[in-house]
Amino acid sequence: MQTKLWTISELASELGMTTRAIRFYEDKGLLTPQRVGVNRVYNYQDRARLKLALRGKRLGFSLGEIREFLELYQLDMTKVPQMQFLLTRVQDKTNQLRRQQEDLAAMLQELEALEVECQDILRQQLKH
Amino acid sequence: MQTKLWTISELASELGMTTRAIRFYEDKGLLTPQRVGVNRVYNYQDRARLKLALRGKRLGFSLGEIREFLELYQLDMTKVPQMQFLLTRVQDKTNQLRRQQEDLAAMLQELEALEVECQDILRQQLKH
DNA sequence: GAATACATTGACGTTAACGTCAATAACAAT
DNA sequence: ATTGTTATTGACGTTAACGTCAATGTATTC
Repeated sequence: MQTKLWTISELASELGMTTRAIRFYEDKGLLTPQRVGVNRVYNYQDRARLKLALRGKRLGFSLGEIREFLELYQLDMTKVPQMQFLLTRVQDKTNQLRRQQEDLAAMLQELEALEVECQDILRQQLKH
Repeated sequence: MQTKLWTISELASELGMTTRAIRFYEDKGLLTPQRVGVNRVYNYQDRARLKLALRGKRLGFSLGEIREFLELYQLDMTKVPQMQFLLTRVQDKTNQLRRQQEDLAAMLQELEALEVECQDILRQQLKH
């Protein structure tokens, strides 16, 4: 079975980033695409990893954190000690994310209150 | 009535940051504390703004974005055109935050699935 | 009044995350 | 054969967000 492949500029334009950034991410260990000759070639999994990386960026994580995150998904799931380690790391991450969720919720609540306030004032003014 | 005041190093240690960072934020327009002689003095509102700024940082916003955010809270609520502008800006921000919330939820879901997977495997292994 | 503690401004250094060339190679189309 | 497109590596530049001195000032304590 032939799986779909992408060139670097295809991926870049699809995901709204530059080729430079993709190569940089590879430099930082987030990606390891195959090569055809000297050219990079990305498969479906590479693309998925890139998407995950971008999501991490949108959430404010550094490339180092994103790398750690991605590594969680490619450990050997058979060796017990590695599993123990992975489990605590995953739990750490989820805790961090839950704290972030609280921050987000608080910020949203305040903004929504401000929005209502704005609308009230505008309605008052427009009555005259 | 006397309101409580803080020195820069008090604020820094309370909020877990350096004095350098606080001065830097002032440089970027996030804060404008009063002075007693040459020394900076922070009131309750300054402190609240700093806390908001730190929350913004935890959510991955740049100091520029945080500044814009803080400015939403100190506009003149009486002038209609300013209100119109503020309202759309607030709505933009809340939309952005809602998208971020989706990203966060997705990430959390995947991690929680991974967590369950880990626990299953560990339980299997420990049965023997 | 000398030392200690905490403040100031100013300048330079640093790290992350790319942007921006430049030189070179492979390949396709004219 | 040359022009154009897309790729490569390498080097240097840039911005944000501080860190790290250094030189100086003021207030308190011994």
